[in-house]
Amino acid sequence: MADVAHRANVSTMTVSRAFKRDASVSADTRDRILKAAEELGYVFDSIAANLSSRRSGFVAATIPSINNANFADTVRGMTEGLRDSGLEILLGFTDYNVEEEERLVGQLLQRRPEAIIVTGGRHTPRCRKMLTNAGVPVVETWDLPADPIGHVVGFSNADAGRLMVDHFVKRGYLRLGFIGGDTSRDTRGLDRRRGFVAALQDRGLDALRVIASGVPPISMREGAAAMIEMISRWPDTQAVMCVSDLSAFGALMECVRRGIRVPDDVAIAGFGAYDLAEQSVPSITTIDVGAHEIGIRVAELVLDLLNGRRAPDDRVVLGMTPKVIVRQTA
Amino acid sequence: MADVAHRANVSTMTVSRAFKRDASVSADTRDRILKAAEELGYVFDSIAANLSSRRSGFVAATIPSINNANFADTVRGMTEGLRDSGLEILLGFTDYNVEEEERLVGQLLQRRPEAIIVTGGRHTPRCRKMLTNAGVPVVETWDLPADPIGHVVGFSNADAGRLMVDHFVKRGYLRLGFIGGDTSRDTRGLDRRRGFVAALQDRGLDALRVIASGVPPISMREGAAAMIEMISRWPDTQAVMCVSDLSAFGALMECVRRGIRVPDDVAIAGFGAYDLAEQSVPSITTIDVGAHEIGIRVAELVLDLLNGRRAPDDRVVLGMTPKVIVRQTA
DNA sequence: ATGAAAGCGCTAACAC
DNA sequence: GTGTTAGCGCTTTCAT
Repeated sequence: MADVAHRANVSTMTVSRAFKRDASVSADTRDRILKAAEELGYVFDSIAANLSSRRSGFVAATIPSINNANFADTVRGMTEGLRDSGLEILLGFTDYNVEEEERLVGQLLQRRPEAIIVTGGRHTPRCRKMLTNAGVPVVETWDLPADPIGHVVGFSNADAGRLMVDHFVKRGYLRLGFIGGDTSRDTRGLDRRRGFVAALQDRGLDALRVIASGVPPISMREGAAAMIEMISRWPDTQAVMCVSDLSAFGALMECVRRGIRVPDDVAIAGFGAYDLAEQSVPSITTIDVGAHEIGIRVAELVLDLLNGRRAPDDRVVLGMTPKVIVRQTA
Repeated sequence: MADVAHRANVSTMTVSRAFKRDASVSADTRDRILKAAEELGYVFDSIAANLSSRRSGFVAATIPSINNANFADTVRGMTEGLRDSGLEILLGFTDYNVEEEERLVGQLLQRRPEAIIVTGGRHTPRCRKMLTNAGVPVVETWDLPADPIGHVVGFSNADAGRLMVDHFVKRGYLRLGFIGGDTSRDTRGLDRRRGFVAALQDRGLDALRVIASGVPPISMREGAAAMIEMISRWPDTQAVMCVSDLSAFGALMECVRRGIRVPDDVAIAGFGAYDLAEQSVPSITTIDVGAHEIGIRVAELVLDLLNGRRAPDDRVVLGMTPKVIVRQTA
């Protein structure tokens, strides 16, 4: 920067200003500086700028997996919402694992993000503490935690499970099953199952048809295997909710392979409103949680908080409403 | 850090060492320091460490889109490969747009990555220049550029297109079509089309059945629409390659909806070896390019380069071989 | 194994 | 609109 300043006959401070958007530098001087920088092959050093200004210029976000269209949609929403703010997103993947999340959050906070966004409302005690003391806005998403750390933009996964029971019952299905993963890693998937089972019990329906198999996130293949197990253990099952559209698609394809008619012999529903569920033949009944909109709302919230348009101490809990999208499989 | 040092009765330098892995600090002193840090709620500041040590601790990577299972697999491979190196991945999305890539690369380089990985081998002149002058290892992936900037871990997209023509012809299909996007944004998809068309011409086959519709990456829905166009314009088409498994699935589902038998009436193939192609009924013939392995190899290469196990000036061009996975649709 | 001194390359704060 | 001064919070380097 000193070299550029010298070549343009100004001080480093003026060079610094010339590289900012709205700084007060005359057009003439700025042009001279940018030309000098170009000639010297100068590349601005954000790290030094960050240290000096005590602003890192990024927002940290953790998502369970990069390979999931739902979280990808949320990240896309955040990216769009933050586009013109000068903030970048520093992304980390927890692999559906709260211990990994703890490690990741520790790492991310060392990079001094201006806000931190986490997927889910359950964390290790140490992780909670780190987030609480982070000194920057914290947003939990994809959940509606009972005791939020900071702000929330999410929905109730249990309600999503209940909602599908309502839909099934309305259609006259009474012997209902649920397919999901077999560990406690995917806490949101677990919440959907809990809501599903609770709704069954509330209505006095059997709540035994639950297949837990495979490490979350369960895939198409595991959905197919679970469907086989479901219909062999409980051949009278009328409708099955799967923890995601991917497993629902796997279950559906298994039925197609075996000549089991969907929904005539058994109805199937998924979760997440993936493109796949819409394009599949038959199309898959699912639940839309507004993944993309979550991202947009999170970005808005973060910007409002950072720009002081919203006071840091007014806790925002933005609850979205999951909606059943009725299609052919149920 | 000074506060921690004071509380632990050491100098800041010793605190600094205590926070590194392999630094020479006595176990006793280290414990005392970590305890003091914990009590004070001290969080190490990576930004300052980065500035001082002139090492940012991350590798920058650009991918066209976060919502794509293929690139997600590559990123997963890189993440796994870099896990124990202390390097993090700073991810940017180009939206299949070389202008956006140029902007993004400019941003990323200001954060002083220790290496930069870009998807694809075509860039704006300015972008090429930035990468060339970056002073850190550059790896181009998912392509086999004629004139690489630095290192390459990829494959020939044109060969992938040719490969599918070979397969179609071997199966006796001679009236062949291609479905892809309608702009030049997805240069890799375009290369696959070029390879496909060139292979047709080499064999003296008609090369007119090409549908270009929709902004890349084309979706399931656009694949379906393109399939309708294909069979209405050229009803005698025997086999169609789609630019990706997603559009192939859309095309396939459209055929199912219309009672067109696949592959008896028309054969379909995709690209990318998505899970979807395997689980779909009928299962989709596709091309596997080893997306996950690309990520692993890139990570290995970057680590070798940064650790000096490989000289910076020996240009690595690692060509992977796309393979046809024969399934039911073709 | 530990410490002292001197920066890393920028920007805040204030001056003019 | 531009310049001067004094750091930001670490690590490098060289001692001991």
